[in-house]
Amino acid sequence: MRRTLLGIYGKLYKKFGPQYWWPGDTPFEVIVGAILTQNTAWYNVEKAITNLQQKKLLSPKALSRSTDSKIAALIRPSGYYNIKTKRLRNFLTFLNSKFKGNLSKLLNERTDLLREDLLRIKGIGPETADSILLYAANKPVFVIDTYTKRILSRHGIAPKDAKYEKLQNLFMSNLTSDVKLYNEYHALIVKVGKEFCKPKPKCALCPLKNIKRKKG
DNA sequence: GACCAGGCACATC
DNA sequence: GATGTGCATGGT
Repeated sequence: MRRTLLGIYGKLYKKFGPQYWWPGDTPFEVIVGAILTQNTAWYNVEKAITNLQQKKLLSPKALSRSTDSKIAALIRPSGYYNIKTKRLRNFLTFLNSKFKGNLSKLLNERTDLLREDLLRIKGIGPETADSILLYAANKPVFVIDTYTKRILSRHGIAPKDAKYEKLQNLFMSNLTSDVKLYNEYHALIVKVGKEFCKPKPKCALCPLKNIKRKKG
């Protein structure tokens, strides 16, 4: 399995090169982006982030002081704007109550404790939590998303109904615990997913077209 | 116009 | 534990 997973990574990296993720300037921007991109195309998230930036709301303090209706209006392009406003608020409320708004303190928590904290926030599930862990806190945690599940099942590496934690464990138990590797690997999966592994696959030119499960 | 996008919570069985 | 549904904009 280790060989298979490294093989996939090698093919993707050779084809696409480094992705320079996360596409956000600060840890807080990464967190906001992680929440806004839930089931949403990134180009729509970018519009929302730009709106927040222009209003100088991309800091925990500034966003905490803003109102729900104002935030909702600004993040509107990213879709689900009412529920995402609540989710941002839930995160800020947690940050302010447990860490007095000090984001570094939160992100410097021990990895397992930080993950538990994030998962307790309503609106932050496993993928969002792990994206924050990896891309905002630089913790060696592998992120699983729709594309990861789809690619693994289509190549016979995992069943299509495999659980999140199961797939995450597949990567983390077979690859060395390395922030840089996990960062690049997930970004490359999203890249190949967007281009080739949509619900209607375009396998002809996909760099993974010859990848099959191998024993060992 | 249909389909899709870097999920999640909640209801129901 | 599995399955279904609401949430919503904007690009292809």
